[in-house]
Amino acid sequence: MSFLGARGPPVPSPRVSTIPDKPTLDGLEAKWRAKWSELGTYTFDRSKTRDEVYSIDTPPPTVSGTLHPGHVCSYTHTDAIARYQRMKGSEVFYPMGWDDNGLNVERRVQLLKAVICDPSLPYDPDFTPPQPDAKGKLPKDPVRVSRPNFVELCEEVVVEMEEEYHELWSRVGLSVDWEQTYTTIGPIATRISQKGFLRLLDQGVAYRSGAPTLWDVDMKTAVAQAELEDRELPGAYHKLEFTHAESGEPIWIDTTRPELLPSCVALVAHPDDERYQPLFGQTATTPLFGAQVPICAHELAQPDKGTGIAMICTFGDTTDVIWWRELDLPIRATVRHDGRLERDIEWQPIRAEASGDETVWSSVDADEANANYAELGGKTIFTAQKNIVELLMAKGKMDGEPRPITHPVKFWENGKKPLEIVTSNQWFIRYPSTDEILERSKGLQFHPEYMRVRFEDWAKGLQGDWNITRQRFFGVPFPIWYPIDENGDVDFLAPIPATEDMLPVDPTTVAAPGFDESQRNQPGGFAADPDVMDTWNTSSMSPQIASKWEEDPDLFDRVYPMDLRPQAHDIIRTWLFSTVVKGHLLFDHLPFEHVSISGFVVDPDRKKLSKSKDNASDGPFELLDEFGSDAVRYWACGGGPGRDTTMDKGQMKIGRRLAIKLLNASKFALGLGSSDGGTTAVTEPLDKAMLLALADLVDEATRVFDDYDYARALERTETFFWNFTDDYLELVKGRAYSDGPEAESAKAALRLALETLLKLFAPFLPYATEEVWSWWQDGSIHRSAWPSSAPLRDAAGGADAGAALSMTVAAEVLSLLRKSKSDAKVSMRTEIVSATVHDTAERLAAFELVQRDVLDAGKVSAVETAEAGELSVDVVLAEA
RNA sequence: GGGCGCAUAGCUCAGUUGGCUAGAGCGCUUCCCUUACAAGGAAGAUGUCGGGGGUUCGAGUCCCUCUGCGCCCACCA
Repeated sequence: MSFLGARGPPVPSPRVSTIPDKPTLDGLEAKWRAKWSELGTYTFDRSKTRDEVYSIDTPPPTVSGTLHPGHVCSYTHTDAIARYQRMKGSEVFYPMGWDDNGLNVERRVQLLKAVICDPSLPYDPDFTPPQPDAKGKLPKDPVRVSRPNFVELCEEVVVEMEEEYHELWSRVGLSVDWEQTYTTIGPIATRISQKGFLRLLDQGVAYRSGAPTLWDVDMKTAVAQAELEDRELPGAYHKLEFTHAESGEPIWIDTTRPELLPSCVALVAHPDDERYQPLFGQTATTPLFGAQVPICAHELAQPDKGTGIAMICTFGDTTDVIWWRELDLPIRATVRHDGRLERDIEWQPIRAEASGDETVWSSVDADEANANYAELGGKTIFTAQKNIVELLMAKGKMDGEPRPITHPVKFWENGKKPLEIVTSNQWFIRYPSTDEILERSKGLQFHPEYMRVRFEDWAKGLQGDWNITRQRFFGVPFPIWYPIDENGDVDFLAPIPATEDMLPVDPTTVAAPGFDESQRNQPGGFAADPDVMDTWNTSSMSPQIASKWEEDPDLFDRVYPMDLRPQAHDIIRTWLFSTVVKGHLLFDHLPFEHVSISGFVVDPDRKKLSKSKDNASDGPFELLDEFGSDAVRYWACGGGPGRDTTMDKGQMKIGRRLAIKLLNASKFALGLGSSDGGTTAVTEPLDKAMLLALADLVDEATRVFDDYDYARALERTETFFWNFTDDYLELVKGRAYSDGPEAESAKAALRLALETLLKLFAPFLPYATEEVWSWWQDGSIHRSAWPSSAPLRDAAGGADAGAALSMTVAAEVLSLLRKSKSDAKVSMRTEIVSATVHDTAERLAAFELVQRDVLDAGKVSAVETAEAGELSVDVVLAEA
């Protein structure tokens, strides 16, 4: 059965008897969830071809931490779009992924299972994690387990979490095809991720290199540029006395990192800085260590910071890396991967014939340098700073006390300690040029469009290539081994890649091609790459993973490239960017055409809702319990594309009211009984006017939905609906209860309007609309055709501007009649013995068309009209 | 420091290419059991459209500027 073509007029089925006496939202969720699942309402139909399919690159949520209302909000936006596209006739491919790859899960497992990964251990098939004691406490010291054991535990924990997420979203009514799920650590994702890596390696785009690397000394892993964040931290300027080698005059340097003084390789000032221009090209001697360092000029030096001349250390910050590279400086690395200072540094006297390390670690007074360095070697950065300040003070090389400041310090967004920059071997992906990326991204439609700027800004600000190596345990391993020479030294720059038929592969459990397991870690043998990939290196292939690239070519051809990438704005620089880059590098195309950006859920103070601040009553399940899914969805869909959504139970209350109103209004419209199979003509002006207005609504809702503005579609539909119930329904009630063609006109119009409104609401209120639909229609409303305005305009027949005006006048006169009763503090049922309507001739003519309906609704026995400049109504109320 | 966004009733928000007296709901006040709906209905009150300047016959809307808030980015001296 095809949903692509236009449908004929609705055929009311004779099932009116199933309308409940007291419609209620209670029980609808359980009922329809089961039904949808049983009937496969949202199951992807694989017979459809690419041009008939609308495919969605669903964000795989990180399955860790606590569920909060934000998890409901943005996924509901996408669901509204999915439901709209489905009704528009597309077969929607709407999968769900679980991001169980990465540090968050790793940490959670360490916490829940009291284990820690030690990749050097062999796999233990009989391992069981420590059990809680009588008090329910896990042992304080974690048990060390092998990587395969650790991964097994991760997968266990992840399955539990996935169940909770599935429960939440299924209840929220996401029209996901739950048969189409994937995980980012599963075999398919691992194979695709590794395969992508091998292809890039083959192209020379992925490469291994020793380079200065942003490093989290706490977690002991490399970190990519995209995962940085700045945090304001207290620090202090220390004013150090360097010596101008040529003159012996002091040169004062302000630094916040005095402990890096032994790593100092140069001084730098701005080329235009007249204070230091005479010194450029000359030499300075570092205090305490007597290193001879050049005095250089560079544009990035800021004359107004500190004394205007800075010391360059390898490496104190990312600017140091730029200076080091551009000024061609040597490396004096002192910070180790564990955040302590190197222990085995031996300063040498300066000798003309010196080479290698001796040149790097040379000093005008090697004995003093070594004595001073002895206070620092092996110490943490914190302690080293304390010690060196004491040394500097004792030797009179520091001017005054440290001057406290607050300054931004780079952190890994998941980290606890400031990042250091260390040199190590890492895997990189060479970025395309910025121009190439920008050109490629032009084909991407952003919703809202202004979010494109964030993507472009990031592309323009790229520094260096993408480091995809993480020194972690739980993740996609590199399909790589390294040869070990006869001396037992591993050559980390001569990788042995896996062949594609080996994938997915964990090199710590599988021998390298051409070797056998007995040669692992042996001289002349091989060693496994110990690291795992950056989680984004796998997530960046989510379109290919969900579409099962080279796993299920038939499916792939039907759904890829995808139509929509929905995601939040905070991961434009990571997920969106890396996905676009991967698509460009591996496939030479965009992996999706549209990207819809959602905001965050914020509290009324506009602060991002954080998990820690959540109190129990604001958890998503509690909200669903209290208000129901349709109500929570209503609230969520009030937040337009790209905008933050304010956490507001008031809106949920309104959403609930709307859903209930929909049930009751439907009960009324359908309870009038069926006219003769929908063939009755709509004849009355008021009915025609209503249908015309509805046709306009359909056109607008369709237009804004096509532009991904679900929020506006909902708002317009809702506004129409409340006017529909407050005015139109009240106006036609009397006529509809009567007999004759006028009554049949009302009934026909009501049914047509009801069918249309239900469909317009269906993407937002899937439960209530489906319930009402089942009272009188076959099949699921969510597989029915999105309304079009043409049949409504046809049904409205020759309705014109005058008819449209009649609707307005009717509503206004009715309002005044009600007001007269309200002012008199009498019941709305009170009869109006006579009424005189004053208005302009044109409006009175319009009133004439609908007069009967207005009189019925207002319980007016007799009416007169009189021309006047504006509308007013005089009434005589019946005695109480 | 740069970029983007936001600022309309006590609250949450509409207000499309400038165009009648700026709207809705919540909350508030008053009234009403009325045969779709009391988890309801009707009526009412509520605004220097963040401040200032400009363009225009006309500005919530366009331009400039300032302020506040949020997010993103940026070179830790």
